[in-house]
Amino acid sequence: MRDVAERASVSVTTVSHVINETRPVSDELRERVLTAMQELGYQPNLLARGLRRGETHTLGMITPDSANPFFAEVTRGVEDTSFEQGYSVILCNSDGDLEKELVYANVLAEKRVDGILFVAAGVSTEHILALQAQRMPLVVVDRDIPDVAVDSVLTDNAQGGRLATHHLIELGHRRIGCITGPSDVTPSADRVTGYRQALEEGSIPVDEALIIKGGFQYESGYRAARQLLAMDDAPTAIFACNDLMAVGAIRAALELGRQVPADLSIVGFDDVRLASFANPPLTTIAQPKYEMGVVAATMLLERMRDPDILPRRRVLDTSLLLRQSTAPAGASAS
Amino acid sequence: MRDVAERASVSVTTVSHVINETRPVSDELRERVLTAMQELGYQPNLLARGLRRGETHTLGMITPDSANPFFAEVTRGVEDTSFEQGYSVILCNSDGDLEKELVYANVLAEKRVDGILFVAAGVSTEHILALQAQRMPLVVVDRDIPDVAVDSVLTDNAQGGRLATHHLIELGHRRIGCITGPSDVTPSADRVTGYRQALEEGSIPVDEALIIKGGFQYESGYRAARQLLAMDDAPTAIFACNDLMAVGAIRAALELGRQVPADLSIVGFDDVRLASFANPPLTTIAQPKYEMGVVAATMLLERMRDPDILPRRRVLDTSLLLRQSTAPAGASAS
DNA sequence: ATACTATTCGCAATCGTTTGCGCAAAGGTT
DNA sequence: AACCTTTGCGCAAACGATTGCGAATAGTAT
Repeated sequence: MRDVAERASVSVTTVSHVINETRPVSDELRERVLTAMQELGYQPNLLARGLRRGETHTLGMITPDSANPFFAEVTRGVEDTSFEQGYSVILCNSDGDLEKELVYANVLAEKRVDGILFVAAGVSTEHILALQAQRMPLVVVDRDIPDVAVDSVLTDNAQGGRLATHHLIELGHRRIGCITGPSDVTPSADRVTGYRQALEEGSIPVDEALIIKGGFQYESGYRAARQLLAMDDAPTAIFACNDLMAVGAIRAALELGRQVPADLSIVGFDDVRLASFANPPLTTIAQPKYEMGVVAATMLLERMRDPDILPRRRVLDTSLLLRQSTAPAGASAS
Repeated sequence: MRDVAERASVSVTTVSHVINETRPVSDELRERVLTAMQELGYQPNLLARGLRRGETHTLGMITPDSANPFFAEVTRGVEDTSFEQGYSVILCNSDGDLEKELVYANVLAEKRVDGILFVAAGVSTEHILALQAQRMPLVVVDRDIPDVAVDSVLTDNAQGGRLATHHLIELGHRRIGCITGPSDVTPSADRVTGYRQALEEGSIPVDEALIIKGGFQYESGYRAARQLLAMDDAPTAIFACNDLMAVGAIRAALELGRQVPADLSIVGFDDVRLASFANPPLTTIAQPKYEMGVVAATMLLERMRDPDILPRRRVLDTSLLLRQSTAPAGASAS
């Protein structure tokens, strides 16, 4: 910058002002500065600017696993809207490890990012409070942290669970199994809550034996389904709390000689790409993943602009995506 | 930091030196400084440090689409090894847009990242040269940029194409179709090259009519397969240049009443997760995606350490993953 | 007592910007 | 002719760290 100033025979002050258009500069000088910048291939040092201005135009995003299709899509939404607004984002993978999550939170704070998007690994209440204590703008994504006043955006998982189960009930199913996710993350628990609600609304008693804990992995869906189908009065339908487990369940059904959907209806959750290519294509609950990222980033930017607004909580709607893994109960008889 | 110094009754110099352990400090002072840091909850300002030291411990990664499962996995590899070495990474999505790519390259340079991992959107030779002109450490990932001396890591796509095709030939197939990707990115072209080589090695004349251009999307695989199967002497096997198109091809075959693999063998490329859950599970060429990220990041860090070593080129092996979408030719007769 | 070597620490410049303050010239008003 | 605005610019102090250099003290050998 000094070089530019010299070559244009002006002060660095003036150079700075033509760059930022922060005070009037005569046409002549502006011209000289501009060409000098061209000729020298000048690139502003955003570190220095950040140091001085106290802002980096950089956001941090902490997720359990950016390679997970769901988070990958959310991240895409975040990155796109950040870019539009002139921000870049530092990506962090916690692997569900609270320790790692904390390390990252610290690094981001020390790198003076302007805000953090946070997909908590677990019950990360302390981390959040610590961040808030530093007045770090923050929005929590896809997690419901109890007893903390913080901006958050999440999908209505309970609604989704209800939607899925209700769909099965409407098809005439009465014995409906449920394969849950790991219980410590809230989205999973809410889906099961929705399942219970729908059952009650349909006046069907919930049978705890029909609720099996899975781990969001293909294998666990497979195992849980085998377990369900081995029961004396096996369910005629299964609600799996994510698509991967649903596909595993399909596999289990096929191996046990059950046709899907004729003998067994299955609905998943998430609508990952895999779902539409499964065989049969999976009926599932769609979450607005990309939009979730967009909303989260937008919210964070607003929070940064105005740190004193009350924390907001946006919950996004899910929707039932009808494909071919569900059919009316008793369809195999027909 | 000034506060810390004051509270410990020492100079900022000393504080700096106990933080960085960059010169001996008496035990007493060190102790005082350490507790002062604790009490004040001091966080070093990495911006200032970066400005002074001329390094940010931040890397940039430019990819066409981080939500694409392939790039997502590579990115994961990058992020993990960066984290291990104390670096964070800024994620950029070019969407295959050269314009956007350039903008990002500039932003990263201005933010003074220590190096860039670059999955080029197309023929981005100029961008690369520009970056090199600024002496920005750089490694090109999954792309073969002709006529440019630059570090790069890529998988042996030609080998993969050969592997796939050779496998089909060994099963007795003679008429083997090929569904290509968009021709402007090198990985795609190389896979087709491998296909041709294998054919030649097997003394099978290549029939240009059997080579159909696709776009790496499900739909394009579907369409290409329909086209191939509608031919008078339709192929008995298809090599699709990625898994998504392969799954589309399976779909097309099924719709036309061809059994897979009995009537038609199909092999894909990439080994995305989807491949193992397809029906039938897809035989495919696996790329070491995660490892690619690891190697790329490692290479970049080495380059940063020593800017004057000769550019290196690491090519990673692919491997044939046998699943159930291929069978001996004429299997349907048996 | 002198001189020399270690050891421990602080001063102040520096990295590349932004920005409050003030000065000078030009133009307008009475 | 004196005064006031406006316009256009530069000086120098920050921002928060690192680091070359030198000063002070203590210890040791002469």
